[in-house]
Amino acid sequence: MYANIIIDISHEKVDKTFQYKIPEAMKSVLEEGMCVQVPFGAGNRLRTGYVLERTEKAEFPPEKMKEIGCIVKDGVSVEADAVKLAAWIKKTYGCTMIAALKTVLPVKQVFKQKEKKKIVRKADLEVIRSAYGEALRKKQHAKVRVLSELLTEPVLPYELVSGKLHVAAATLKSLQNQELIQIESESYYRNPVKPMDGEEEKKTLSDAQAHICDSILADYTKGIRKTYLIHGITGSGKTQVYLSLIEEVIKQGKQCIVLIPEIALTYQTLLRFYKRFGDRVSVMNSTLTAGEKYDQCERAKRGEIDVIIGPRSALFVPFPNLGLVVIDEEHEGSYKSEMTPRYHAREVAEYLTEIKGASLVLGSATPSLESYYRAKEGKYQLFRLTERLTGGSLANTSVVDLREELRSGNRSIFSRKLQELMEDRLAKKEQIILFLNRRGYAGFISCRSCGYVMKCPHCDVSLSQHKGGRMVCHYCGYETAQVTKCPSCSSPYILGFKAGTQQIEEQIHQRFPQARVLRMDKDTTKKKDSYEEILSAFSEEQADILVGTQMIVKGHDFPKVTLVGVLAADLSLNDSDYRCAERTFQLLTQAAGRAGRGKREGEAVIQTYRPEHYSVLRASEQDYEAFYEEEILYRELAGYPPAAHMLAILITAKEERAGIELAEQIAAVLREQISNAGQNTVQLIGPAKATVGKINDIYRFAIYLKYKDAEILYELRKAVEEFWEQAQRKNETVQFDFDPIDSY
DNA sequence: AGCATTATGCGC
DNA sequence: CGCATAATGCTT
Repeated sequence: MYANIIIDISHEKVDKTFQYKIPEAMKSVLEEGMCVQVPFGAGNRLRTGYVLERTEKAEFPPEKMKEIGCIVKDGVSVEADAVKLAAWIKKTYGCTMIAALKTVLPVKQVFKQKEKKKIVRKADLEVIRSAYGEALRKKQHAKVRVLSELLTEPVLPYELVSGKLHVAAATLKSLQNQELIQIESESYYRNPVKPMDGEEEKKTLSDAQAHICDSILADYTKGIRKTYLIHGITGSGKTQVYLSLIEEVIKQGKQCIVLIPEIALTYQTLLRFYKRFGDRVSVMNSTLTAGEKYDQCERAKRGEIDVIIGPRSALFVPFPNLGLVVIDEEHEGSYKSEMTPRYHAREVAEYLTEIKGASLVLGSATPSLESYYRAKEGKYQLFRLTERLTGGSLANTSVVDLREELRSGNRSIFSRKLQELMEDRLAKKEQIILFLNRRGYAGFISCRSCGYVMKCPHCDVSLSQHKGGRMVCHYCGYETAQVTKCPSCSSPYILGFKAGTQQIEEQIHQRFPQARVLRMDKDTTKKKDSYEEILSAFSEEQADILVGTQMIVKGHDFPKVTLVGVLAADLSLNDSDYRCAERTFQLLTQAAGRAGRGKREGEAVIQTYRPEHYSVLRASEQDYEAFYEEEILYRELAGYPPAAHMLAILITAKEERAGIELAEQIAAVLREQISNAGQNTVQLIGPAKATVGKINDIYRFAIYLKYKDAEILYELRKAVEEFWEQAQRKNETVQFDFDPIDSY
């Protein structure tokens, strides 16, 4: 038995694993992620290291291998926690330790400090002069160069000394040891948060808000750490609760992490935090340069920051004394990583707060089934905020049956009811938001006479129609000119089918020529900051109507909006995965929540082909509880999370045949394991071609496993990993997704 | 990082 | 050649 150990992960030169023998006595207790002392280097000095992996394989001559010295109990350094976290991620989501470490230590590379170093004369001129003489005698030229400069100048910029004078750091160190000079540095950090100003908002909380704060803080002072779920309707002031909690936790000398969906990290959000905590707040996000990220981590480590705001990766900011993690909009899909390891930030946060002794606060207007389920089980403590702070009432919501519209001869994308209301609002100079479910609504091109659909030659998806007569693949970016006749039957009637946001914009122009329209989708927000620009233009009333996809229903507060139209609510219901009802409910609820945030009453119109569907109905009634009860019943019956666990295995292959073969082999391994262990209630689905069977000329296959007990699924995964390791295949890959949120 | 080994520079 | 220092390499 050997252990792969990484020595002091902060240094690049020893940034690899070293193998040590595990002493007999340690065999039963040593775990991955543990902190150990090992003899290292020539002097066999004991150094701290972390166990990345236990293995049978010796990758180094065992006779030359040393033994682990001892296990460090409660190694509490930032690194130890990070490695522990990585080990947990590996175990839970199924990936290599390296991949896990890379996500947990996002900026391992050390970046040159942005700093101004200077060399300051510390001793008297006399002493310098004699040292200068001595150096001359000893022919210590480097020293001579520095000392001669110091005779005339008391302070030298570091760049001059190391650059022009070619003096090595060691020489300066020696001079410093002789107490002739002092190296001072005014290092400064790249700070992505520019100073802002603005009035600090009032801190008085409503009774409901105060109750939540007091309860959580009472627990906190008692030393109780657990997870809280705040179910608060849109506009009920969850952020103020977070702010108050954070303030108190900071007072106790701890730090906080605030997670928000990437898209919601807007200037306004940041501003609210900045006003309260000043430059003790910082942000983490994907637009920061590596150097900026590194500096944020350094500042955090040194305790120069109290609060970090960012998307899921902000969880890994190395705070020495983490006290609280807040996850806003906790139901958001973007908390689940799309790259291996496919971790879920909420679950990682749960583990992280556990090992760090911190509290976790989740907040949402439409909690994920997972969180609500846990709250019902008593694992999370549930709080409710049921009133809007502004006093505005929830939108008056109506559902329009699009089939009915069609029957009565209305073939427009706007129902009569919606048209009526739009006219009314335009006349009253109030604002309108039109929301379109993007998924499955890409505007594919098909032949009206034979039904042929234009597909991407590299991916298993249909091409979408774009402006300017182009056809584009949304998966790989393939683009080509639109065809004028059907490649299959030569009919000229090959046309774009359903409209995307672009076409809706055109339709509005036709029907309401006087209306000023802003459009927000992937195309119009490609440029950095364009997202913010569009939103602020709309809130400054430079437009009457905002058309867009998911991104417009989140977070933003537009008091002048009194009408929200959801153009085709059930499009997300046609997705093939088990979460589509939940997603639809969330989207509709959030969309309806956009209306009537000001004084005037708001109205929401949900257009759908399936007005009877419970996710549509419950959303229109704004009844989360009822939706939950229906949805959880379905999950329990079908064995889906959170009632059970699910493991997706995604196989990719360059050759279709090889992929099928491999997928079959893996399924066989799994079936054998399942019957051997007598776990016949584990459901195995597949292998089957993935929903998108080909992306970028790589074929994709999927296998699903469903079972109540996660540990069993981990074991099955392990069997696949072992099989995979000895299979030694080059042109295929296997990826795991534990409790996936999208289907493959 | 430390520590050791090797290479380089320079006075004699 | 001898010394001092700089550069390079290795650690399981």
